[in-house]
Amino acid sequence: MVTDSNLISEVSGTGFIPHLALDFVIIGFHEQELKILILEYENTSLFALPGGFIRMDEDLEEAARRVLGERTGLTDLFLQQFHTFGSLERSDPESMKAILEGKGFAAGEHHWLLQRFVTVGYYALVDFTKVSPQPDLIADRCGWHDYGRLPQLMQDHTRILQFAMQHLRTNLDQELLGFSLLGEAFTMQTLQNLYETILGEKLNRSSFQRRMLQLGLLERLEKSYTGKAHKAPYLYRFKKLGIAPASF
Amino acid sequence: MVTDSNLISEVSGTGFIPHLALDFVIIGFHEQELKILILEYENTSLFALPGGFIRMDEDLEEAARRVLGERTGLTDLFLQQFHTFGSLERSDPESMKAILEGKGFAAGEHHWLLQRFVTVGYYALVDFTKVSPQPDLIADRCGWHDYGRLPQLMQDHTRILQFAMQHLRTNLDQELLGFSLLGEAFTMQTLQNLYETILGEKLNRSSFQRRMLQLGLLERLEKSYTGKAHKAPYLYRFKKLGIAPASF
DNA sequence: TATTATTGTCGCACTATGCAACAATAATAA
DNA sequence: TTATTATTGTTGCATAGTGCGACAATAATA
Repeated sequence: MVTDSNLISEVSGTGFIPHLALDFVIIGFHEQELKILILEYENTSLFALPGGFIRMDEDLEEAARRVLGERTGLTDLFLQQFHTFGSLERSDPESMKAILEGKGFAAGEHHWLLQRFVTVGYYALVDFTKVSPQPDLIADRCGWHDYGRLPQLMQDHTRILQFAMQHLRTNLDQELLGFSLLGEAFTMQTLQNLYETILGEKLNRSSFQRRMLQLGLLERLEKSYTGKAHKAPYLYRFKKLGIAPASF
Repeated sequence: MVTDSNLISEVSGTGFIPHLALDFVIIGFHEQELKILILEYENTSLFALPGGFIRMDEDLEEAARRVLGERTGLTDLFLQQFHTFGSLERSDPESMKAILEGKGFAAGEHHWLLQRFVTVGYYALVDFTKVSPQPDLIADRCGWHDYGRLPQLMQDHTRILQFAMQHLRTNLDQELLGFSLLGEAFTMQTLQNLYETILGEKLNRSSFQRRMLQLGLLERLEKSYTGKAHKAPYLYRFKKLGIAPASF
């Protein structure tokens, strides 16, 4: 949905709150690996977290959902604000200027993107298979990278990413319900793998299973016959908790 | 430290990041009550959380410490960023205009303070007895209010305050070391009262004492003879943990 | 010296969790 | 058909944390 007016305003800054940005750590899970959505600027070989700006007439949260939608093609995602970053060392006008000029935009000394920015950090948990990554107007590519093998990111984006992961780790149980990281149905082993990947440590199988089941958030479905020579695991999904569960 | 240039810039907005503010929930504890530092605007009878702005050449965190210092007279306080608020409904230009005009400032339609603001929320835990509250340039008073009997606050400041309290409740144990809420030395009962006040629930005395001592963060000092007809309690203080404690 | 109120501590029950063991079972091999 | 193999669901046991009640210690007063 890139219109001319979008293009003009994103590059000129018209209609956006100046000096204030959004940055996103968009997290997926695929083949036992955490994946992070990263932008690439071809001419400079720079990598960055997806980001965006807030329109003057737009709620912060609304802006976050809009930008997230623009990068992933998805709406209604689990989205969590975790920290706002405002160090002066954040800005890196040289790199930004190179990126802009590489894309053919005139980047005078006072181009609005070259100014100092404070940025509000969000992370999103998404279903890897449902996302269709879209670069923004000044990026050349937008794609998944393995969390364990990320390229060096521009500015303080690595720090932002680490903050996000730390926040996610400490809130993992509370945010279980927002887990869009897995498909509709999954086995206990897949869930445990996800936990272990996020936490960065091995968990005990029986304890993990017991704890997950005791939370009362999982619904057991049919068995999943994988064709392997052993007992077939059950599939689970997260219960849709409309209202508080009846106590009888 | 109010200089003319301060006054001019705070009222005109010169040198500050536009549309971006800081708001503070400054929390004290005195006579078994949580206290919140609140600003009052005389002519409008409006109440507000202390706030401030970020200079263009100043780190976000640095700005927060500067503003906090201006309101409390203290530096080196425990300061925690907890959320950034950016709803469009935040702004309330009518009230702000009335406040400015009441203080004799010309508040044209486009005065910078009347514009839309996103605000970064911080809370600080302070030693009630050490703070000397100072109003800012457009407030008439700055003083402590009981948490249980707060006046209605302008804009979304009540919501900001509730976010801060919720964050504090869920992170109480982790933030124990930053506790400047109590004086240098305190009894276990005082600490428990503080916990109960923040959490809003009664705790079991012996369990609480055991848990606090097991954390290994408290140092037992001499007894405190209160003059009452019963056993005298020990005083405690938080250990200064320079480096990780030796394991031998 | 007895009384009173509060404190520091301990024991017991209950819960949560790490760890190991065991039976169940889906596919394959004999 | 039967044995084998790998993985799963479940249970038992040891350990740690916590709610709750009880008890001795003790500072001031009667």
